[in-house]
Amino acid sequence: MVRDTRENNRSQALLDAAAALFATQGYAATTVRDITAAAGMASGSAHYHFRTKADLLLAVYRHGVAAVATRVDARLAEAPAHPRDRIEAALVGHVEAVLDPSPYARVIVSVLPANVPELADELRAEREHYEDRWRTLIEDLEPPMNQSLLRQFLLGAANSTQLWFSDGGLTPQEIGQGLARLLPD
Amino acid sequence: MVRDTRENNRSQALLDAAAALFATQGYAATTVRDITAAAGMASGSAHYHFRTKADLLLAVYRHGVAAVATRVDARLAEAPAHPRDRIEAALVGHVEAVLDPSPYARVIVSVLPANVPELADELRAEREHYEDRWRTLIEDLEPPMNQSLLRQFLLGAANSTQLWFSDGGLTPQEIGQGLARLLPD
DNA sequence: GTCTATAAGGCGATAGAC
DNA sequence: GTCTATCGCCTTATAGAC
Repeated sequence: MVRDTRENNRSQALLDAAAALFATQGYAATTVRDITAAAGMASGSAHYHFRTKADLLLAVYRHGVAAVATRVDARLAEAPAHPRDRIEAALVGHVEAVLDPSPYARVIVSVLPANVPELADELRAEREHYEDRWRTLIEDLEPPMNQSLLRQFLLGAANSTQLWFSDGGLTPQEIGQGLARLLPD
Repeated sequence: MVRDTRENNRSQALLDAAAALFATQGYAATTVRDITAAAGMASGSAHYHFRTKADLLLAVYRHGVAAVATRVDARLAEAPAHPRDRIEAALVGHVEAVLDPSPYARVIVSVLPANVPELADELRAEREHYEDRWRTLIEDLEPPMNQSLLRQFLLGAANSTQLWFSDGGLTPQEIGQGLARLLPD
């Protein structure tokens, strides 16, 4: 856990502002000036906390992956032991995270690794580590189809919710449960 | 069909170069200078064919949606009448299109409408029009779940193939068929 | 730690020659 | 139609005052 010293406070304000802007505008369209202005700082001050704009994205992206992982693990902790129930719980957690008003998890959908060449490998590695738990969940299901195909389909569908979700319709929970109904028996 | 006059030839070269760059780098990270250099032109010359960079994206995006629609319709034309078979055919066509080496269709995955505010409404409208045929396909299936949820899941999963597909693994056809196996009976 | 000022260069778009 | 040259603005990142 990050201690809330005065210094971390300002780093945190930068991270929050960067996450919100990266999530809604993407990485390339967001400037360091946008971020510092949103955090109430002068543009030169960001570089004391983060050497480059890419460093800021990497930190935000890591927070985002961690936010999804934390939420999924919390759902899994209270899920029944049945493989199908566990995947449903994980799907609900994942969808909740990428639809959360807090912008960190949204960045992992709105910033595509391939579009940031200098960080692509590191961003993909962060994702991979999170996706490991999905490999296990799906192994336990013993589905009658290619397992990595099923994993990619579920994560792709779950991530896409962010592109069409609107308040007032289905809840994140209902969406996650609806996706789980596509699971093979 | 666009006639291949000398003038269209140069517009086409710009569109091809723009599509390739938007597909791999995204919109904001691609410069007009990148595009004209790839098309073998001087940077000032692009503006004779397209007034702004945004106009170029809109033209590329429309080609991309049309490319997906054409491929899906071709698959549907030779598909059996059964609703489930028709959705499988459409899924194969859609996955083939977004994995095609020709970059136009890939742009609709790598450029998110929300990340281009000045064109977001128009890009979404292009997508919507294409997605209408999916509404019909899924109505005919009479699935035991929310129909628009199923539509978004299938399209989200199909589009995501572009983010993890690698040559040498499964073919686009196998991926489309695998996705169809998740359809409810 | 944050500021102001600025270096050094890239951006989209335009003007006018050819 | 395409070129060269350039306008006016914005970019990331740095330097040095406070």
